[in-house]
Amino acid sequence: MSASAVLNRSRTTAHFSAETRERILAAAAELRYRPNLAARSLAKRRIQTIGVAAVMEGGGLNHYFLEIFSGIMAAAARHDQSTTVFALHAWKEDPASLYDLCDGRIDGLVLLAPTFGRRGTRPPPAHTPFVSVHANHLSPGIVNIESDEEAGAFALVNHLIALGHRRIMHLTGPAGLTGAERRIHGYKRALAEARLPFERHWLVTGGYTSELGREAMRTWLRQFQGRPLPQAVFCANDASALGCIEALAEVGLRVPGDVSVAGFDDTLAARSVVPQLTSVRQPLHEMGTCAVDRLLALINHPVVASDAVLESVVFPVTLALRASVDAPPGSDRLAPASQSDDAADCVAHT
Amino acid sequence: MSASAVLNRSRTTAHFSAETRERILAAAAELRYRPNLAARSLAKRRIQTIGVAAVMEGGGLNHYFLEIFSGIMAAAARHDQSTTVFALHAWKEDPASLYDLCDGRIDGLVLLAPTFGRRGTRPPPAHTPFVSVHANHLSPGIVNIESDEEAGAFALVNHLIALGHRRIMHLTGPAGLTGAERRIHGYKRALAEARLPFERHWLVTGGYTSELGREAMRTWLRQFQGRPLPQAVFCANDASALGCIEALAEVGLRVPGDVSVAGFDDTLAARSVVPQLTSVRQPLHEMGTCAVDRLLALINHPVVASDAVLESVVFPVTLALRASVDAPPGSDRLAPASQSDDAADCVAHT
DNA sequence: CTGAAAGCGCTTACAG
DNA sequence: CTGAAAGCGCTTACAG
Repeated sequence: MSASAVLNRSRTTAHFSAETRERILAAAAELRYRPNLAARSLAKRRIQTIGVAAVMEGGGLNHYFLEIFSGIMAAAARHDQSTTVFALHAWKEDPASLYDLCDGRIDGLVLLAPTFGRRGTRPPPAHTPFVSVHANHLSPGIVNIESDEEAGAFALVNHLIALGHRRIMHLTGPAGLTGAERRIHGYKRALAEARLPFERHWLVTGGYTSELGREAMRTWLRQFQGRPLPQAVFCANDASALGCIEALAEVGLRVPGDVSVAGFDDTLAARSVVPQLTSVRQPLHEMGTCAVDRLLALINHPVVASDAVLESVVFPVTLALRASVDAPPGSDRLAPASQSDDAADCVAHT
Repeated sequence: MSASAVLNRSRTTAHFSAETRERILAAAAELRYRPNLAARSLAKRRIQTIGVAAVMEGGGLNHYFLEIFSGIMAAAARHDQSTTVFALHAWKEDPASLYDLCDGRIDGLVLLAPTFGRRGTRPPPAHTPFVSVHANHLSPGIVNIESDEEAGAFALVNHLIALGHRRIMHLTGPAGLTGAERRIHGYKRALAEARLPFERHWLVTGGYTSELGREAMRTWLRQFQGRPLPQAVFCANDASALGCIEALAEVGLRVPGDVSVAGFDDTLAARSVVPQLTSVRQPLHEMGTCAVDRLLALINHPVVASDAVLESVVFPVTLALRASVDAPPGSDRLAPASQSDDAADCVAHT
C-alpha cells in the first residue's frame, strides 16, 4: 500500500485524511513495522551511510585517526548517517582505485591523510563524492580539509625561542610528506625571523610513530656524543615526542629539567604522558566534523566537479602549553612569556 | 540478462559455455560494470556488513575500544565484510533497544562492553545475531567474549607481593561493573593466598579514565596525609594508572622509585608513558577478531537461540612486565622474580 | 546450456 | 484524497 508514504511524513502527508493516517500508523505500530534499509536505498539511491577510508599501518590505529574519527562519527550521527570504515593496506597511485567503493554501499567517502600520486585524474563520481582530510596534495574534485601546520610549527618554535632556547632540534616527520615539510618550513622561518642560524645537525629525520622518534633520537645521541645537547626538541607529532622522551630518559636526561620537548597534534597521547606534552593543537575533531558536513552538502547537492578545481579548507591551529616545555636550565628568560603569544592563538590547556 | 550469474562465479558457472562466459565477461569489463550493493542485498538478504555498537563517553574514544576495533576491522576485512559503527549515547535497559538496527543495514552486531539490565529478554532476531565483548553480564542468545580478569588481577598482585610489596593499593574501576569486581576479587585472593591482611583503606574507588584515577589518588593522598604511602598501586586500567602517576607526581613521588604502579589492559597507553607501564595484558585484538568470527558463523548458520542458553568464551590474560614496577625501595626481595611466574603466563614486553 | 519471469521491499509519479 | 502500477538493480528458481 502506497499509503505507507504516511510513515515517511513526506510532503504528501497533508493530502491524507486523518483517519487513514491513524489507521496506517496503528497497523504499523502493531506489526512493529521497520522499513527495510536495503529496499529503501535501492529505490532512493541513498543508503544513509558515509564511508571513511584510512590506512592503518601495522594493523594498529593511532591517536590522530582516533580523534578525527570521533569527529566524523559525531557529525554523521547528528545527520542520521551510519559510518562504515574501510581499512586500506596502502594508498594507490590514483584516487580512482577507490571508485570501486562507489557501488551503492556508501553515499560519500572521506579519505584520511591520503597520499596519492601527483598526476591529476578524473574526479570521483558525482553520486558518490569524496572529501579528504590532510591529503598530501590536492586532487581534482576532492575538497581537502587541512590545517595551517606551517603556522603551528612557527608559533611553537617561536615560543621556544621566547623562553630562551637557542639549540632547538626538530625531529621531523617522514621525508617527503607535505605535513612534515610544512613543519620544517615553520621551524626554519621562526629561526630566520629571530635571526638565529639554521644548523643542519639540528634537523633530524624521524617519523610519525614513537618507534621512529625513539630511534632517531637514539641515533643522534650516539652520533653526536660529547657535542652540546639540544635545549629543546620540537617533534613532528605527539607519538614521536613520546619516543624522543624515552630515548632521552635512556641516557638519563629528564624532561623538561634537562631538555624541553614539544609535540604536534595535541592528541590524547599528549595528555597521557607525565609530564604532559606541550603541543600544537590541530582541531582534529572539528576537522572530522567539517569533512562530514562538506560531504553531505555534496551528496545532497551534487555538482559536476571540474578537473580544474582544487579546493581546500584550512583550519587554524593553536598552542597547547604544558609541562614538557620550560625555560632552558640556568638561563634567564630572554623575553616575557606573553611575547610568545603574538604569532598564533595561544591557549594553556590543562 | 540472467547470465550475469557468471559474474558471481556461482555454482552454475560450469553450466555455461566458455563462449557465452567470455562474452559476458568482456561486456562487463568494457562497461566497467559494478553490481549495485543495495540491489544485491535486497535480493540476497545479506548486506555484507557487520555493525559495532559502543558508547563513547565524553565524545571521545579510548584505547580499549581502539584495540578491539582494530581486531574487529581486521577480521571483517578478511571476510570481505564492511564494518559500520554505531556510537551510542548510553546502553538502555534492554538489548531489544538495539533491534531497530536489524532493518537490513547490517547482518550482525557486536556490542562493546554493554551494560544492560539483568532482566532476561528475548534473544536477537535470528537473521541479525548479536555477539558481545566484555558484557557486564550474559544475555540470552548473545554469546559473550571475555577474558579472565580475576586471574589477571591475581597474577599481577601476586607478582607485586613476590617483589616484596606489602602495602598494595588497588585503585578500582567503576563500582558495580563486573570487570571491576573481578579485579577486586583477584586482588583480595592474592592477598589471602599470601596470608596478607586485606585492609579497607587500600581499596580506593576510582574509574576507567585518567581523570577518575587522578582524582581518586589525589583525594587519598590528601585524606591519608602523614600515613604510610602504598608501596605499589594496582590500577583498574591503564588510563587510571596514568592518572594515578600524575597525582603521585604532583606530590613529588616518582614511579617506580617511590611507588610502583601497574595498569590493566595493556593498551597503547601503557607503552606511551615514561616509564612504561606494567600491565595485565588482555588480548583485545584477538577478542575483537573472535567476536567477528563467531558473529559470521551465526550469520551463515542461523540458530534459533533459546532464552535459556547463556554462552561465553573466555580468553586467558598475561602479565606485561615493564619499568613502572620495581621492588619496593630499600627492601630485599622476598622471593626470586621467577616465582611470580607460576600464577599465569608471564611475558616481559618491550 | 540459456534466457524470460518473478520477486526482494521499498518509492515515486500517476491515474482515478 | 487514495490506491494500483511501474521501477530501483540484483538473484533465484524454472521453463525452454
